Amino acid sequence: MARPRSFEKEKVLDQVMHLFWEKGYGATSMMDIQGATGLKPGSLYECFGDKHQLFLQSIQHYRQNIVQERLNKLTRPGPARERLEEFFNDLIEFSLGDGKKLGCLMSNSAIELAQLDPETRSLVQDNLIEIAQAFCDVVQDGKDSGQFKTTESAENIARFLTSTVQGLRVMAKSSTSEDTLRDTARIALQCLG
Amino acid sequence: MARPRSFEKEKVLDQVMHLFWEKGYGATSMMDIQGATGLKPGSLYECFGDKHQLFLQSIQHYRQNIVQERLNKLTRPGPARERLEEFFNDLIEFSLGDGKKLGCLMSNSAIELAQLDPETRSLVQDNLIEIAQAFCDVVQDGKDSGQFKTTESAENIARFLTSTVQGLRVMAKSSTSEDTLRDTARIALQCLG
DNA sequence: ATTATTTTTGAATGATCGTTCATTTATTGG
DNA sequence: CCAATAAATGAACGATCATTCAAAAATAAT
Repeated sequence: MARPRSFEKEKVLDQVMHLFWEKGYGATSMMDIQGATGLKPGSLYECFGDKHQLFLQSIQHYRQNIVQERLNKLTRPGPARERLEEFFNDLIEFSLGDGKKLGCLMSNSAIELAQLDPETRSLVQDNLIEIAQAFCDVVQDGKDSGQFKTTESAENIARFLTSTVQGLRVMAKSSTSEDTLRDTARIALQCLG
Repeated sequence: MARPRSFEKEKVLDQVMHLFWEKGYGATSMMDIQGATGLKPGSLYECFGDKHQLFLQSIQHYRQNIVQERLNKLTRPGPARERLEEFFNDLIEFSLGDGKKLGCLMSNSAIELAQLDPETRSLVQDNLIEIAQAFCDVVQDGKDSGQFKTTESAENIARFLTSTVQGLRVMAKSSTSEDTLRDTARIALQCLG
């Protein structure tokens, strides 16, 4: 019926997500976004709405892609302890490699915007709950199979591990060495018993 | 020899620090700062330099006052375990009370600016090292007195606890309940053995 | 009181911010 | 081939940003 869109929405969202991931919300200008995507303001506003809406869509895109892929390490088959160890190994490897100094877009957003923007806060909270739930499942699995001897509830262990992930990401942002991060993760997992 | 300054530098620095603490670097404008301090731009620039220099002085003020006072909980006399427990109790109490949703200015700055600004990164790193050193001392104390049974080095435990602090602060920013934070801190301290 | 020195003032600057919109371009249905 | 419709364009907007600076005010030394 009319002229079709000349760009892929998901691809653009991915570019914008990486921009927000690198520089945060405030430091990323619409001009930066125009430069990275090659789109003019009119196209961006017509397709995504204003900057704030574009940001919300970007962090949802992050959840559905980046976070989900990471959580798959936890939910796949195998011994519970190995799944947890691999999860943290992957996290550390990414934090110091490809994702050097990026941190996590969700926790970055929590710190920059959670108290100023209820919509961001809500999405960040949902994300933390989802992570804790994934931890909870694998910890319960390990407890059921007798692999973990801890007397703590799976819920408490899961919340502790969720906090550990956030701590590791902040540490990684501040140029902490790989050894330090690995030792930290190893000690955290001792809570499993 | 001439007209004296009509404001106390440290008092102004304290006001500015709280502003950056609340809203972050990017979201705090010089106009906000003028409003909060009652000073005109000329006075601010003459006394502190530009916004970036003012920010660096603010986070140093934070370290020398806020962080130092918190670390005093660790270095004062008493059983090592009690000192650690009180440190985390105070941290959680503050995170949900007076400092509701503020988080830690140092870790907030780490996330917002560490990869963009080498000077901020350096100050944040120094701060983390200082915290880890304080933890290290009290953990070594507990190990020497036979109170802690862990076979891990005091350095490793200290780094783990430093990461735990960062994790708790991110969680607190995202509206995590007091019970969750307390359980998390309790489980973390089990690493002491 | 006068002069020298420093601070305070507040208007003004140019840059950049997010955003809008009339115009042009491209595609589809008839 | 011709409307009809939606997308792409890019100049332009007002607001706000960090910052500057000449003029005015206030103090200290003489």
